Amino acid sequence: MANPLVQKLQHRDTLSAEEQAALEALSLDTRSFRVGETMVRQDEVQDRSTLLLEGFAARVRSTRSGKRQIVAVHLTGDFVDLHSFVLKRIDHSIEALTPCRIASVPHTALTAITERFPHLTRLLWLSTVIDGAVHRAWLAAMGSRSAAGHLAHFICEMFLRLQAVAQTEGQTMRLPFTQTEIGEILGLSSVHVNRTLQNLRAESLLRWQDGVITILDWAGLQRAAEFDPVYLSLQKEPR
Amino acid sequence: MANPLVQKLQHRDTLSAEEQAALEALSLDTRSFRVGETMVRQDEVQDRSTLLLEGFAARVRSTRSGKRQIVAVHLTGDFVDLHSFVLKRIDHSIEALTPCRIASVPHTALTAITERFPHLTRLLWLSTVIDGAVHRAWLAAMGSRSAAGHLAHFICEMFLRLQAVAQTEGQTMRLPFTQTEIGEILGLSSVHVNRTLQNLRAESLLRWQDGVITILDWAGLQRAAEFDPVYLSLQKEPR
DNA sequence: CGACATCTTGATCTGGATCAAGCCAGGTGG
DNA sequence: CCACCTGGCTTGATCCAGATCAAGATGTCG
Repeated sequence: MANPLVQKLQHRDTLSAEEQAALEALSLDTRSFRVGETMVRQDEVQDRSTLLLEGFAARVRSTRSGKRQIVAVHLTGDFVDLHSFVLKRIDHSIEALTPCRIASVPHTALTAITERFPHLTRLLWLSTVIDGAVHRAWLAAMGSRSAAGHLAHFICEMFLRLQAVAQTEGQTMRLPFTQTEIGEILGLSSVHVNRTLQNLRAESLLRWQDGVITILDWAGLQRAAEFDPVYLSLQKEPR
Repeated sequence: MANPLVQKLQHRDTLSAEEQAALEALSLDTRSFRVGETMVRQDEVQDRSTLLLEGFAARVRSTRSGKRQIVAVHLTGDFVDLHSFVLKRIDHSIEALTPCRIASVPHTALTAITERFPHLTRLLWLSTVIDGAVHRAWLAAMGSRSAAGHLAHFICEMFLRLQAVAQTEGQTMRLPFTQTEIGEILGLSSVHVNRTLQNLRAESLLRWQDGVITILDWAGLQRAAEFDPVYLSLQKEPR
């Protein structure tokens, strides 16, 4: 099976054979996590980064007062904490939302890439920058949209991101999150997530059963979300 | 006068003489903008990035429905849209909140740096990654704090960031934003910003007059904000 | 079978939005 | 020099989206 990171980067620019080989060589040391397990702990200094090969993971910021905010959701092919390569100390923890398989990549290997493959370095840099673009889209959605718009926006985003790694089938995707988790993503209570979801269902925009979402009306959902996919950078450009 | 970008990066790691020279060479083509002017326009393909030499700038995402959300605030020394170097197409516009002086850096010059200075490349990468960390702190503040906590958090952040480029005096800083702009940053109405501000004043946490803020009780403000500065990475580490 | 998590529904409360006015300072033009 | 206008700040009144509290319903797993 093709390395999902290679697959993902190929959406954004063309990789040479040597660059692909260099990436493949990163994914040797694999590990697994169960649901709810913490993969990386907040505020600790890191010397490795986590490449998600399978499953869903979340980046969670928790305050002393116990409030949890999910600041990012990651899926197959995402280099979840590539930013820790330059950041060293990380401002959130990473938790498995579903069973996860990862490759653990030592920062020394990444440093070696930056010394030998400038173009590949720019593409890895790009991944962290796209994470930032997603953060901004979330900020805009959280700051200026209604609960329904915000939820719709999240669903649109997840659909396109899953599609890019071939994890959708037609208009259907598996999104096995609890409504409490959705609440932690959107900054809403789980009760309100439930009711908002029912509204979207009532407007025949989507079906959501047992963690499987079917989008019934993409145009309508996109309109409700004011969703504009440019920020996901799903286009090839020379970088 | 020292290049403010050099000054800023020196907070995070040590720069060699050649690296400093390479950065100085970037800041040749300078321009000025007046209050309210758009420096970079949403969705256009970029071939230059903007280094802010003086003034305050905001990254603004606007939806078709006219709602504005400020997703980042930048100050002296910030490489405002360095991310456009790898992203090419940018998901927000950049506007001058005060009169601004900038250096406009062609992406070709940055590509040259990535080919010749791997360590400096990692430090530039770091700047974009810190932007992401700030986005996450904002997400957490917006999603899980009250208006007062969120506002206090923003003030704490701005204070430390301004301090890092020597733009504070004792407990005082110039933050010449209107309450409407603060509202666009926090996702609140300007009316509510006004009232929230009065609460912070009433609790003797700060003074705010004519765009000059004096922090009267840093510990109290930090507590109200649940502010933890790690995410700003104001420490030297080998990167 | 019981225990626990998740989803659902109802009732009530509240933080912040919205609408509307008045106030003040600075800038402009006659 | 004054009249006016504009943009920002402030205050009051009312409204509503979403929080919180509470309790069932459903499902799953040991």
